[in-house]
Amino acid sequence: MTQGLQRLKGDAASASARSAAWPGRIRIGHSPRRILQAGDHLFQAGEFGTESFIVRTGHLKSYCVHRDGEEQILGMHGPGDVLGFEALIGKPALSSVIALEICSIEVAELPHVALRTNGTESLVEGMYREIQRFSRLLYMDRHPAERRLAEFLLDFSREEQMRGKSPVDLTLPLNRRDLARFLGLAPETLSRTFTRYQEQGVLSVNNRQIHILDPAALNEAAGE
Amino acid sequence: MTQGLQRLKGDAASASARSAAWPGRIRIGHSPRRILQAGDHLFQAGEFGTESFIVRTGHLKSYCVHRDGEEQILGMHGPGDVLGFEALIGKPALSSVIALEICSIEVAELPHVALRTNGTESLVEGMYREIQRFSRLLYMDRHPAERRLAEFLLDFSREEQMRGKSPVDLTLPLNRRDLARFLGLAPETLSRTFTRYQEQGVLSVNNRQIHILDPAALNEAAGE
DNA sequence: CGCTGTGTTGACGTGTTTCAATGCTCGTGG
DNA sequence: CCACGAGCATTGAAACACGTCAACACAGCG
Repeated sequence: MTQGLQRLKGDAASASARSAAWPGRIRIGHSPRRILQAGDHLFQAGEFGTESFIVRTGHLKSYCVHRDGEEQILGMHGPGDVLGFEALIGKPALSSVIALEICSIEVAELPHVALRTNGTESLVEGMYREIQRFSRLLYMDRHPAERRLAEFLLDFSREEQMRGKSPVDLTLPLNRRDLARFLGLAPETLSRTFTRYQEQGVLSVNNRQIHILDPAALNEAAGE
Repeated sequence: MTQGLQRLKGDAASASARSAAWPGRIRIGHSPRRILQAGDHLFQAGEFGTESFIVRTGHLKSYCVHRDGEEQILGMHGPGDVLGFEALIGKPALSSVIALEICSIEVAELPHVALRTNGTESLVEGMYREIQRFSRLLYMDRHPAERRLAEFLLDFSREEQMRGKSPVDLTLPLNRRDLARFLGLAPETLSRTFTRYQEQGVLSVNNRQIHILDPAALNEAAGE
């Protein structure tokens, strides 16, 4: 989601519909759904999944833990995002995905044959966007904290707007620690950056409630 | 975005016409090749390509320049690597790719139909690896310089070994400036890191000629 | 020979991390 | 209803790594 929007055209979703019996399944229309509570995993890194997913409501984060135990936040995902394309090519998941709040997830149990159908377009496009997203993350990572935060907030703002929400009145799905890890900062640095923006009248910050008071200044800080 | 889809359909149509005689696989041996001199571009970011490529000999680098003019090195590519998968989905290339030395490139003028064939696997797998690679880059970017260099050298060493070359006697395809940019460091910092390793007897450095004297120490520095 | 590009080395400033302490929020149980 | 504790967020001070600026070394090459 954040600078990610791996959004589908809906073809892939409808391509599924052959459902296995598993607990918690809910059928709306023809697509099976899964409800996740905050803290539930959609899948874990290394797992060989058989299904891909589309987020319907709620937010999730993807992350992976490295040999040294460090946890890396790779992305936030909201309504419309596609997750778990690795299942389509029989590869282990590259990251773990966990719900940050109550989520409704549409299951796209794509048969391997999906590779030969229209569903592919979405698959390859989804991967394309993922690469785009990482490239952007990499770019962000090489800028000072103020800019990183500015870019993140603007991205998030844009996405919220596209989802019909307010672009200036944000509720972050991540807590400080996770957001810091996502941006590649120490939590303290992130906190200081928030307060600096607040002192400058650019933001109004209250825990995860962020108001963008001066979008122009944010754009400026993000390098246009 | 809509343009992309339209284009995709167009490609599919024209492709299926000429692909009657083309059985899905990417054929090795019969495929057209392209020779690149050092400094030649294979393609540029933003271009809508119609072909994908496989490196046969030589090394290339992929990079992109951002709005602010900063150049970001995204990767090095050697024999066996697949490039330009964006062409398959009618998307603009995400990065520019330029030859670092004389290269022989196999052209895989993939019809859109290739998506339905075995040939796809290598390309989707290539994208999968690309995501994996970026994920790793991101991870590297958040570690101190010594560790970044250690990880890079070990990665490169492994790749050279897989290609049948010596794993301890390396010739870097990148100059200092590019390598620094690849690792997200200032050239000076990279240089200092090299000399520090040299003083410790871990490496023997002579411009782009690197000898790994103490692999264990490098592994240690890379966090195992 | 002097030029230009590239790599190295030193001194310095600064943004970020780290460590430690304090405040805040919220859920739990008395 | 309030008190308490646990986790989260903030703040401050000090150490550090890295980037920047500048000078210099060394190569290839006109």
